Amino acid sequence: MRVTGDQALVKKLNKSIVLDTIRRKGPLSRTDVSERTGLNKATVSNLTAELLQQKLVEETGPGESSGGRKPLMLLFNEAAGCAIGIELGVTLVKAALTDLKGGILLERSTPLARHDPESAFAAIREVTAPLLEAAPETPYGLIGIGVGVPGMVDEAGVILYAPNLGWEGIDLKTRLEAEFGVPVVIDNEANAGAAGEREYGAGRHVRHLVYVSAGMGIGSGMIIDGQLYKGAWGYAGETGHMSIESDGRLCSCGSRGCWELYASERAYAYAEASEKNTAADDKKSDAADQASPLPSLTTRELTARARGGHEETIAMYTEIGRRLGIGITNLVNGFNPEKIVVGGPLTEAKEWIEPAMLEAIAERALPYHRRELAISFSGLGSRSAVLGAAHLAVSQFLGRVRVSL
Amino acid sequence: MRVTGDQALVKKLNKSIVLDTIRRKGPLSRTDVSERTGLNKATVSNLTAELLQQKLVEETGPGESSGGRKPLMLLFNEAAGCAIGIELGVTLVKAALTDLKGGILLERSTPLARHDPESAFAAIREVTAPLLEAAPETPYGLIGIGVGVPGMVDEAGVILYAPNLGWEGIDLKTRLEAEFGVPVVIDNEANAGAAGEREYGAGRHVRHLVYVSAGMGIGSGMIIDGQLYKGAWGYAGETGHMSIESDGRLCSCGSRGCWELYASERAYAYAEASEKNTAADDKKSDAADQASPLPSLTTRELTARARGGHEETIAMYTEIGRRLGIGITNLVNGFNPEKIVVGGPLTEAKEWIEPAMLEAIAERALPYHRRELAISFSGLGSRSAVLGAAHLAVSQFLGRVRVSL
DNA sequence: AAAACTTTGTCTATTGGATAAACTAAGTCT
DNA sequence: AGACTTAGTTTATCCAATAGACAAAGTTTT
Repeated sequence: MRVTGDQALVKKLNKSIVLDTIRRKGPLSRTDVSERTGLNKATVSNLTAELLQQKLVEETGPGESSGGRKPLMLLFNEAAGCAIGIELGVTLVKAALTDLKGGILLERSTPLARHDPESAFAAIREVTAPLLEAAPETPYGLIGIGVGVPGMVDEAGVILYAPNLGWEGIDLKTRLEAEFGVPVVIDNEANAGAAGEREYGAGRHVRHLVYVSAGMGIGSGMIIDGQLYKGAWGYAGETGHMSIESDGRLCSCGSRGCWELYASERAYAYAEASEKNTAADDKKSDAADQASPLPSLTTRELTARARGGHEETIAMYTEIGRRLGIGITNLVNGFNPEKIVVGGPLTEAKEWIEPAMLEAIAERALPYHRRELAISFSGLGSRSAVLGAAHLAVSQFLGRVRVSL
Repeated sequence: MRVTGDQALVKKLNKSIVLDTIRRKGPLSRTDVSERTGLNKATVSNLTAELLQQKLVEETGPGESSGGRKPLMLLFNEAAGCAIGIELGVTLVKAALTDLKGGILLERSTPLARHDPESAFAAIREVTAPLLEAAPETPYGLIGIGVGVPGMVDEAGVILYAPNLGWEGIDLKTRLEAEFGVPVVIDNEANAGAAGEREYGAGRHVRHLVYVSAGMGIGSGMIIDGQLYKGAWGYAGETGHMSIESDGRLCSCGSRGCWELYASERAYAYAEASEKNTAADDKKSDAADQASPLPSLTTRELTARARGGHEETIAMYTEIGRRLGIGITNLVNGFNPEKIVVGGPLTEAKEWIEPAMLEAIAERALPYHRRELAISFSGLGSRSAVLGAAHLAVSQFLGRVRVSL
């Protein structure tokens, strides 16, 4: 959006700076805010007065004196409204009611048996109904709904392509806005997860973050300079289809050697096939002839086996970890993020995956990256995407102005 | 850099908008600028008056009347100063003196025989001397020097690691600023190339661009939202070390299957090895035991062979093209750029590379990317990096303020 | 050729937000 | 009790953008 400068912009920018400072670093006095931001004390006072009136900020009483008058501490009022975050999974729809700081007030989930849009809408209604009912009386009420979906989403909130749901061109945003009467943000599940981890999880205060979500596929959410990067048309982050074997396993996307065939739950299918057919080479087994076969066992079942000491399963997870590390190294070398956060259902097997993954990265990443890169697993567990989706709604509600010189 | 809003910022922003509009869309009347930018006529008049005084803009006389008073046309004054762009290659140092619009006033180059820093400085002195002498009398004189180097550069302009030169931790910026007494910008060669293509070449008006530079290695310059993306510590874009064969050829970086071993001039070495040892598998040949062997033949020699109809060479280029396409697909799936521009010395073999490359991308990229993605070869030929480097200096000189809501 | 209209660019008064500095309020230290 | 500190507000000033009036310089109509 093209913007020119005027006083209104200045005010919006500074107000956003003040609110953000209080939100992230609070409780703070007006003087603290002035010193941290470089804004004049009077400016901070004026803007704070408006934020107080808007109920976005509260005075929580006097703080400690440092040899003079006691400061009046300011705190972000997370109870000024609430948001709903939804993760529309392939088998499960999860939703959480949160305050403006990502605190969970209530959670619900329901299995998703059928994948037609109407069944999904019904599931969404089902999980959100108790949340809507439980929503407390607040100045702003429900400020919006965020949804993370397993597919590519364009800038208008239309789900362009969600192979695991069999959806193409579903205008979820318009539909939900009509139904709930509040602003709705739709984004990819990995993007939502990235937003969640960056705001409330393992990626706090990180400017350049890549969140890798591994489940029945792999998706990445990339945060560049504190903002979700969505690419030219909103479908950045399809790293699951990065080829790590030029002439490897055939993928349903039409390509070969896609990362997710080796480092997501999809890899189980190939392990199953080679177990049935131990002597045979990968390329000769049934699985290899078929594009992206689906596994018959779940992560829950396989981690149970691994815990029981089943060697083949442990070896399989070691290999998945190694392949995860190989793909992550590719992302690191290309992107130079400050931190990588790994999340998604596959992380239940973290115990067996992590060592091999870290080893692969340590061996393969360029030395300068290796030295400064931080890697961790999700800090929010299975809630990354729901919390991130809720945050997307909050973030849109609060607004944000950014200037770069 | 943290910025708060005040009137000075507003003015800087609007002035930058006006200058940019005139620079890109000129000649324009004040009214045109007002309409295009949304700024008030009076504001445009005031800012224009300052730009005229600063000699950055010129009045070029009356334009066509459209039924009223004739407009006074405004044009960016590219002759207000000049810049020098330098490409420090492994075997060649190139430099160009340009005006503020990237017009080349004079070019020089000199071979680089030895790689120690002092030899490189001497070469830089040698190529720039005639340019400095030829620099015309202008209001601002030489406004700065930009340098593209084959390695990783941090934010302070220190060359952290340039394997092909054997450099580590060379503070080129400070050194050159002391020598020339003007601001110096140092960046990776691929980043400079990306800037050049985006400003003056095949990537004009593209918001999200990836420039792939293929020569003795592969590097990428990524432009996100019109700005070079440098990653957390400035070393984004090392895509040459993206693994496209998890357990493939051993690379000097310590990893395996790095893209540049298959799709840059380095691939020649493996072709040479397998020619000597036709029956042997890649993994058993000499070349495979050694990390990143260097080829004995140059692109010039090999393209001559290919032109002569030498089948093995043509097959090799076809394979290089296919591998280029595989890596580019990975970038496309992850980044979703609007356009990919391929440049660098390897593009001399475009004729044999391009079909296989395009075919691989068409087969392998996700359908939604495929549909909208534009791919082209460098529009500036071997001048991408020099012109880009010069532009980096110009861009820093002119300054730029950006606001996003 | 005069009158009416159009377009360009400047001038003027107004608005609104940031700021420095003075000031008031409310504490601590000796 | 008096001196000193720190927090937050008030006041006068500055400055850039803006709308709208206006002057300048053209074209079109009568």
